[in-house]
Amino acid sequence: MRTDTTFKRAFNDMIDIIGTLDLGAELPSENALRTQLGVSRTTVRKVLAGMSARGIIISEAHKRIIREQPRQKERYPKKETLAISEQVETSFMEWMLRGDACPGTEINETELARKFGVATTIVREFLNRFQKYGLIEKRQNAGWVFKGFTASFALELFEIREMFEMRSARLFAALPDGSPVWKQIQSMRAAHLELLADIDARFQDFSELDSRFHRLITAVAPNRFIESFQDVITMVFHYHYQWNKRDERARNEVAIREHLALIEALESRNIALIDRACRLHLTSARETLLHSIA
Amino acid sequence: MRTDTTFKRAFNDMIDIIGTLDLGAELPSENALRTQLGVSRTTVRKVLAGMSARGIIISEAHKRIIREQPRQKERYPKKETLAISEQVETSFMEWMLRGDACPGTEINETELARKFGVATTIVREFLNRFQKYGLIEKRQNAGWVFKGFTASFALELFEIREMFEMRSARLFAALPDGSPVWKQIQSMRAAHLELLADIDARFQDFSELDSRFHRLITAVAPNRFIESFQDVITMVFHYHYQWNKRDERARNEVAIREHLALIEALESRNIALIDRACRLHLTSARETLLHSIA
DNA sequence: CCCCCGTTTTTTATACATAAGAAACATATG
DNA sequence: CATATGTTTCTTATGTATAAAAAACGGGGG
Repeated sequence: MRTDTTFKRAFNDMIDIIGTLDLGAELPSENALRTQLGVSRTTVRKVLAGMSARGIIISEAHKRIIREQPRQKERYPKKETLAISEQVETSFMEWMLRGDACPGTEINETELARKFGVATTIVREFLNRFQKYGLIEKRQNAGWVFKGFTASFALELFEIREMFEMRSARLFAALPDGSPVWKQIQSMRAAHLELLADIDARFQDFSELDSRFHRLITAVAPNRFIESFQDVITMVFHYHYQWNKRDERARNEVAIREHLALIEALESRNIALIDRACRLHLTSARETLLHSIA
Repeated sequence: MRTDTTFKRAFNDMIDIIGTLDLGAELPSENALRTQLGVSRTTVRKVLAGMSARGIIISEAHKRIIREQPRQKERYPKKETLAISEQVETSFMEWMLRGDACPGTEINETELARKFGVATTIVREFLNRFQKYGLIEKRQNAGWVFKGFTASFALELFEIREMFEMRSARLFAALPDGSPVWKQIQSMRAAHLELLADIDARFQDFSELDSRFHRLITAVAPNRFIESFQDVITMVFHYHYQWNKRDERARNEVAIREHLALIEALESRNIALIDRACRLHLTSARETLLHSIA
């Protein structure tokens, strides 16, 4: 009853690998492919069997030769490469952010399972994991309550975020000159400037850069609880702004400039400057989020 | 297949309720009992049926009379009143803290289920919830890795704890004189003094008082993420010290005195004093934990 | 002896089944 | 008609089943 999404994803990835090779070339060993694809050898063999069956490769004794380049239409559609649990996450977020749920709504496992067309087990597992985001709460022997994507959620989120980011930024600035992070922060600045130069076309790339930037700063003094909190932030921004595109370009441009200011402050090693730049950025991010919730 | 632990717990609680009433007295209505017992009316009726069957009460038309006081041995044993998921939690903690697991150990759902004598579903659900404590990590399509109850875990835990508690203590001190919390903190002080006076006999009561004290301070400015983190702390102390009783009395006495110092600092409203008392307490708690891990 | 591939065993992801418990509905009684 | 009990329906907690994926095992060739 398990779905074969791992296989399908690996199959698609294999198409890309073959694309980099010439006709008639020999494929790497199963073990090598296993590492490249990040799956077990069992799955590699299944993929290879599939490729053989389609005439893309020929399996000779102990080697596999590329016979023809796979067509793009052989790819499995994206949706079939997502585990059921991942699909449930998307469905749930959509349900939540589309506004089908207002604060206080009771969440019914059975009903969600029916609505999403999956087994209750999966919904249950998802809700248990999702609990850490602070948007739902469980009641003993009964269902869950949706607490709402509200202003107070945003405020509490940002209170913690501010504590964590200020802490990381200070530790960051205290690193010795020789540390490799100063190189990394410079390339980070370059990436920001590049994006800014082409902001009209590429403003949607910011979200990923944002996440990378904050993770770089946090990574200098790892703390599992802070990292876990970053997941919350990532989730919020990823999904929330996926359903709320208003002013996206302008919003991102402002954030990029704030990042640049923070980078400069970090390089100055001046605590007061850093605090100010950091707080400024977070305040503006918070206001933007609050604005979009209201 | 669901266990009837809810019923058994309610049954035991009902024995206590009947204990407060006289022979021949009439029991409260089903709805009233429902509220008192904190279960559904369905369960109340099942309990009443059980009491009838044992001759403890007599059900006449629309009323139930106490016929004889239930004997203590009618109680269900404690273990049967714990949901399977709760039992799994205990089993897992024991497995972990007894030292059967060293850092890096791979956790196998099937094996744990066999070892604990429960369904894999339950183990899976437990691990998913337990993830938030930062002690285990999931790997895609494979099992879990136990990261170890290590010194770095303790350090990371206390880094966050310090941020959160200092924040709450400062906000606490900023409350106006008229606020009811000042009354509450006074009775908190009284509770501490009482415990201290009888420390040799009651040192084990500290754990619960500790939790209540920290929650009182945190509660003045609620933040769901901080509250959720408190669960981590509670779990750590609850289970860890359950398996590590060394110096418990002395440890708790020191902590009580530190709490009293913090209470005094709070009442002084002097930020510098508060910071110092708070940090002192946390440092000592951290050292104690580190010491007991090594 | 180490890597490669074929085969077998074990584990995970997901579906489904069912008793216990909660909630909703219906009826009776003061 | 409001509140209490009797009855029915729906939901959750927990167990079992199974295909997919991972891991372990084993023989053969360089």
